[in-house]
Amino acid sequence: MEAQAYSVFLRRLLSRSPLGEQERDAIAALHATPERIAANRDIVRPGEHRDHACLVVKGLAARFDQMRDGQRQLVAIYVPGDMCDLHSVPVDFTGWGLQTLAPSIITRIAHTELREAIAQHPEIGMVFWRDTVADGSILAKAVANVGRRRAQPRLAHLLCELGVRMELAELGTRTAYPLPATQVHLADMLGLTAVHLNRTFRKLKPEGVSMAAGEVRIESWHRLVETAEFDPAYLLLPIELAHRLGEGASTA
Amino acid sequence: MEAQAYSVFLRRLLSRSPLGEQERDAIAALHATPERIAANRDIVRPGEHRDHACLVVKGLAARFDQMRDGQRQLVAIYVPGDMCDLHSVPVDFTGWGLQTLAPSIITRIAHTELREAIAQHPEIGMVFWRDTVADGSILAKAVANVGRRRAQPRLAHLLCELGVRMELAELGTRTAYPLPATQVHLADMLGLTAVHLNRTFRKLKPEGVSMAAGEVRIESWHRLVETAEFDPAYLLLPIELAHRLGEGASTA
DNA sequence: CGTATCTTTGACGCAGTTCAAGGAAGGTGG
DNA sequence: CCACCTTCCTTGAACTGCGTCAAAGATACG
Repeated sequence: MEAQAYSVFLRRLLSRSPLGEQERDAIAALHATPERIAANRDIVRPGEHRDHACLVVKGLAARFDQMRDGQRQLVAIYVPGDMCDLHSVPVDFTGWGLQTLAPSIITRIAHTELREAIAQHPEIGMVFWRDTVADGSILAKAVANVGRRRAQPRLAHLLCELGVRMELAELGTRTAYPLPATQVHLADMLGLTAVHLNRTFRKLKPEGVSMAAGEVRIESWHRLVETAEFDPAYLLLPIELAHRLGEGASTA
Repeated sequence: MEAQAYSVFLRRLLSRSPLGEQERDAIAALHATPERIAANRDIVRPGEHRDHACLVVKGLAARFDQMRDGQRQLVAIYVPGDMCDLHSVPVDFTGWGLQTLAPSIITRIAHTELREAIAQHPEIGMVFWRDTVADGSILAKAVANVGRRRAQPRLAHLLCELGVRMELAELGTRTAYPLPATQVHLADMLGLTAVHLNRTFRKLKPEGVSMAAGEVRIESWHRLVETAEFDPAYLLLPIELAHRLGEGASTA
């Protein structure tokens, strides 16, 4: 695995699990095939049979479900360091699709190699399982967010989550981070129409929230956390980390 | 583990993974503490530290997320045979809560024992991981269902899913199965109000769908599948099984 | 047999959708 | 470097699905 891919992936894993020398080496030794992919391309089509997993190295990807009329719901978003279909290791046929949102670099790793690494180092199996659980926890929160929050807090919650995740990925701070997605993408994540998302954004502007040129800027983290009822517990980060994140951001 | 718990749990696992003699024996040897719990009791409170997992033997349970005003969103529903917080094995602090919907029998199994079983039989680890992936896939579908479907198809989709899962659990057929939940519970699952859920139910009645005395009855499976745009692929069942389920039910 | 819980119905209001069109921004080729 | 074109953003006006409030029936349970 080349340096950049290894670095972002390891950072993601370490945010939830300690890892020994041997395990790190085993992960570094995985063969990866990086690929440059344009925005809005399908990486995995629903129903496909998979023999490798995908790691987002750069850019942005999403897992989606498609209605018969072509309408898409983006059910999960993946930032650099996320292995966006680690799921496919234990279940090699998919019920979901994956697409890029922005021009991205995606790296493929064969299931055979991943399974081999798990067989050699059982702890890696546990780390991957834990990663899947974190993914599920974020999905569960998304159900609640879409099911029980109005547009404004719903968008606020998404922006809070992405802030924390981007900060963990060291791509920015939670109050100023890159988000190379369109408003249509955000609407498809939140179960809203693009028109209404746009209006919702405008209502958040007085609160000091803006998105321009693919960059989110949040003036008052506390205010946004408040309107979102955001509690990072569901990200399943170890307590020290969660605590650090729970505190006010640079600009409180 | 006593016979009933073993039988329902094994059925669930086998629906997605083959299991050898040894692995079955290891699962049978787990120590379980069954407990009778009334309806609408919290089994796990959000944020709790866990040292054992819960298996639904009888009744109905749900994973929920709670808003600050007390409103709940039920993000996942668990039928007999489901290990409703297998997640807690790799991540022993919770971001979620669990509650019963109906009077239930819940069995507790210590994490130490589960981890031991995995260490002895790596295949069990893979089976559990696979189970977690299936759970996540159902969550992903729930996001799409709540985010992108109107009340009527949304309810239809839930009823289809529960039909298939109840049939797998051998508690009924997909067109006639027990559902010991109130309309308020269903509304909390679907991100609707109880009032609107009730009206939606009435609109489905002409299509031959009814719920009375805790029993769902579906006259035309095909019609319901059609209005729900239901495709069972996301349940991640092996192809033979999925195929059998894909066909028309007893009453087509 | 009485009380608590659950279901059903009506009237009204609003958040979010739909349809439609104008404006900004960014990329490409001449 | 400008003209053009595509994609994305923004705004307005009218419509509607679902929420809210309120109250009356039904059902189950002790």
